Amino acid sequence: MGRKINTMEEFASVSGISRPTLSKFFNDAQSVKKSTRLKIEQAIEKYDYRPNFYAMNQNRRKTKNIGLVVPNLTDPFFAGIARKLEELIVLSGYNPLLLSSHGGPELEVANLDSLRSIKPAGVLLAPLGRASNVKKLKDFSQLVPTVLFDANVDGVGEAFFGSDNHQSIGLMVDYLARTGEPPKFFEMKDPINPNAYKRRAAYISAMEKLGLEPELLQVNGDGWNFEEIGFTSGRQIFQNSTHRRATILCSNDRLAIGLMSAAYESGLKVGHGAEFDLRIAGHDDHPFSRYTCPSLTTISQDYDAIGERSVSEMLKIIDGANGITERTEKLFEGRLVMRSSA
Amino acid sequence: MGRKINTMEEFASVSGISRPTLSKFFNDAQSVKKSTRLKIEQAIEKYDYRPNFYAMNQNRRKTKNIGLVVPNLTDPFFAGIARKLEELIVLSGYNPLLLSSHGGPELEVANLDSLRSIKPAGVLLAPLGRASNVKKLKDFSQLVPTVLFDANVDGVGEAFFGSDNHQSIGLMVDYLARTGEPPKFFEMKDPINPNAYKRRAAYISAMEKLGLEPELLQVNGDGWNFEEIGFTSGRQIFQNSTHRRATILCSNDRLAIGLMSAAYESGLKVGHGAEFDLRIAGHDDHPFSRYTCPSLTTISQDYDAIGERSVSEMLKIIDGANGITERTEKLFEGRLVMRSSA
DNA sequence: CCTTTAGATTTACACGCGTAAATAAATTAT
DNA sequence: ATAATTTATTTACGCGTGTAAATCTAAAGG
Repeated sequence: MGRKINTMEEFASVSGISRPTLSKFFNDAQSVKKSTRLKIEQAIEKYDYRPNFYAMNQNRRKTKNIGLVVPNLTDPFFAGIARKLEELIVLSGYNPLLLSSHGGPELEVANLDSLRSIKPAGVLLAPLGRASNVKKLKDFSQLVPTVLFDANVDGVGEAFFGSDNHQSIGLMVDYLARTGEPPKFFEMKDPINPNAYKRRAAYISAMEKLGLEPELLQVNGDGWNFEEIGFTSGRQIFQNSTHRRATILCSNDRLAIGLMSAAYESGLKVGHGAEFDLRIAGHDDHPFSRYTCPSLTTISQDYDAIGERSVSEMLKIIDGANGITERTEKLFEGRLVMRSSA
Repeated sequence: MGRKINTMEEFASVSGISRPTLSKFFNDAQSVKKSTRLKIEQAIEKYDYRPNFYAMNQNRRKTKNIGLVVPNLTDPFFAGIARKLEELIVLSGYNPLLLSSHGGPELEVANLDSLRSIKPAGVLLAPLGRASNVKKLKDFSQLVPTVLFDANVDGVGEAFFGSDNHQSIGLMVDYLARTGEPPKFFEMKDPINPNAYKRRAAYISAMEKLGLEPELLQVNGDGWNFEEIGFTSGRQIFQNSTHRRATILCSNDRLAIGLMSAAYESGLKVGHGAEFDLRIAGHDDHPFSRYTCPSLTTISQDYDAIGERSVSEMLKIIDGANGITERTEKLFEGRLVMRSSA
């Protein structure tokens, strides 16, 4: 086995491959002939060599790092997406760098800042939305290729992929109206997420299309602790008996989870059918929505599609002989998940 | 404002500070005199300079990076801990690098591998536990300072900080036995998490201490989808009516969440008091356990203490003039959180 | 005031790899 | 087989910083 190989120079001499060729290989394994590739791979196996990460990236025109910024990793929804994206990035031969903004715009900016110093090939960003420091985001996206997902911010990044809230909320309203009381819409008065505004608008338009009167249940509260907000304001709402026998569509599953908890405490039975007091539905198909009591009827976002499209677009931009292209935007349709709560 | 400053050399000439001094400053701001520190900080502000990350780390004996590896970021419990630790690491002047093993031992090894190439000052590792490739972990921990948290693996790392399962489960068993039917213990037959074994043993010993007969409800299933396992095996259990009017202590909250969902579907009312069919308790104070229906009685681990201690021990090791010290282990006590389910 | 000393500067080299240009070797096409 | 083409090698320099040693400067102490 011999001594430990520490530099590419040493590795070149023991493997019998010249250093520049090795350098090419480590930048892109496909760029060398198959026979030499195999020889190199065997030598790597044998000597357990890997190039110095820092020296390697110092003079590269483009690193192989892709930043991945989500608004809040504590939210299992984003954790799931992040996982999916990480997987796709690794499969493409890049290495992901996961950062969470923990709900704070300062941290979002700080994350982009620390990413800048890492000179990433590109960044996949799910922005905080309304809370975001738009100017800083825009500045950043001019310096490094940026693709937005989940939430859109006008003029930031070269592409956006997200869910078609209009379609999905329309679908849900339609379903709820066909199967019982038409839904009221439960949301925060000043939501942080731009999707929330789209969903509100989609709800109103869907109701009007059906000739029904929209009714918004707007509650106070800020921050990202949606369950708590749903719970506390739900308790207040349910003291008022006018909302019994109602159908409530929540702007997202986390609000719905809090609301269901409040309904339970208020002695209201949630579910669809004659023997229940209340129907509650959500949006996002949160990992836990399957296990609420009762299980939550919701909308599943097509995050496989969003993830794949985001990453493939990113790679296209990185390889980019494209020059100045239009900012692409695409919305993917959601799927109705009928469970017990509505 | 002038042109953009790109190198430390340029920054040295415009700031009037010599390059070696700047280098010292960027390595440790406290290592230069206060007056020069202020001058440098003003210049940084003015010229928006920051050193090249890669060039900077290439020749440093120790980088300022600390790896942070958790078994599964999709689990909000670990997401929360990771967040806490990230915060502490940043506060200490280091930058965290968060990696998730997504429940897989291969990925755990891969994570450590990619950390190795980054030459971190240290690594905080919550190992998968039984599934872990112990040899690789041990090899790794010999190369880079490693502190374990959450789950212990014999002989790996220079310290371990976790929860005192014996104490916490004892506390819970005591509480449950005093207030109703003595608890049965619900768990996976072959759990992946080493804590699960400790909790099982703790349950048995706590029951025996009270002169009660331990009863284990061991269910099949593997992987990390605890809610699903709790749910499907819960359904089977509740078809059998012998478990009605029982008290069930779950090995962790996620199993409990699944189990409560199964109880709900089976028409069993969970809660403490005469009018309820079943009591269910968990362990961990999972972020969602507050919002289950009914809210879940559980044990809250002292993760503030665990986090702070893990990071401070890490820093001590990094600064380390310590030489060969004993492997430190410390368990922190859990707190009983009495809610509605038991 | 001089001495001591912590801290800054000057100088110079090292780090491990990227990359370019010229050349040589291997492969493929004719 | 020879020419054309692709791929690898040789050589050499550059990247932006860390760091060591010697020297100089300024603050602190008496």
